Amino acid sequence: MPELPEVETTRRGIAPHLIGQRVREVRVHQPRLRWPVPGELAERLRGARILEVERRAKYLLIRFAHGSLIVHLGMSGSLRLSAHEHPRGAHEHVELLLADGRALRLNDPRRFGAVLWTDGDPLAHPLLASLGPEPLSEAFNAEDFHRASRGRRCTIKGFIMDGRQLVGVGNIYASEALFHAGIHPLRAAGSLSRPRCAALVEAIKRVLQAAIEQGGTTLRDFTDGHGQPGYFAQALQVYGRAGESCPRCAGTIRNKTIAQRASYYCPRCQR
DNA sequence: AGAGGTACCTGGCAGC
DNA sequence: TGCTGCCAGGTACCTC
Repeated sequence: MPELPEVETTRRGIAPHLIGQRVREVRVHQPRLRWPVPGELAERLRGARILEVERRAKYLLIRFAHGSLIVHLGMSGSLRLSAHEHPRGAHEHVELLLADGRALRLNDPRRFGAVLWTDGDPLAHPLLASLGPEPLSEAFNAEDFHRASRGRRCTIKGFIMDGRQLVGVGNIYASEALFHAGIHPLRAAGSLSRPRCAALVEAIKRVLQAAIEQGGTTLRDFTDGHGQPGYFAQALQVYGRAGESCPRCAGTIRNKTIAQRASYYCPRCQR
């Protein structure tokens, strides 16, 4: 489900309500997520104060003085703040009960998400340590992107979804960014000229930024930290629109599976 | 090193 | 109504 805009939307929604709060209790109802939820979380967090809620790639980092929670939403996860006494849903596997009477709950039907603990710097955690630059930072730029793609024969769609190159671009925004840049998803990454790399870098930044401003994309079940859907779905140009006419030319949008993932593009204006 | 496939899980939906 | 098969926003890990 969530790509960078959805995770950032979640972060912005919950951070103001979490920062400075103390954790009263942790309840783990289903520890079997992507990796087991650490059994000692409850003891570690009881009474601890949340200092900051940050995001790196699609991971949320909830910082405490003595360590950090690392949360990933996987394909179907969402975090939501609600009252303690609000009934817990069937897929709300982990909850942090806060001192102010609210609960932060992780809902994740498919359980591809993760809740991990690290005593040290979460950015140095093995899952995060070798990730590429944040797409909305200056560390993600045309010059470096062009250099990194030289000699690469994988598809450009696979390349921009590879977290070692840049983070945060998932299946929806990959199709959208390639459409905006006029680049065919099957093109070899190493075959893009420097100006086209620059156009793609700009398209990725624009699409992600616009999606954040709309609160993310809700296709089926994404909601922000307060249970509200995102509104970027209506701004999608190609994703999920196979058979419709291209917004830019007279072509028809196609759906083709690339690397086991549905890909949408206009074969006429994406080259 | 890089490319490609598999696996993890549940729910919703189309088609019969 | 109920069954089957397919699809889904991610990514670590395996083999070649």
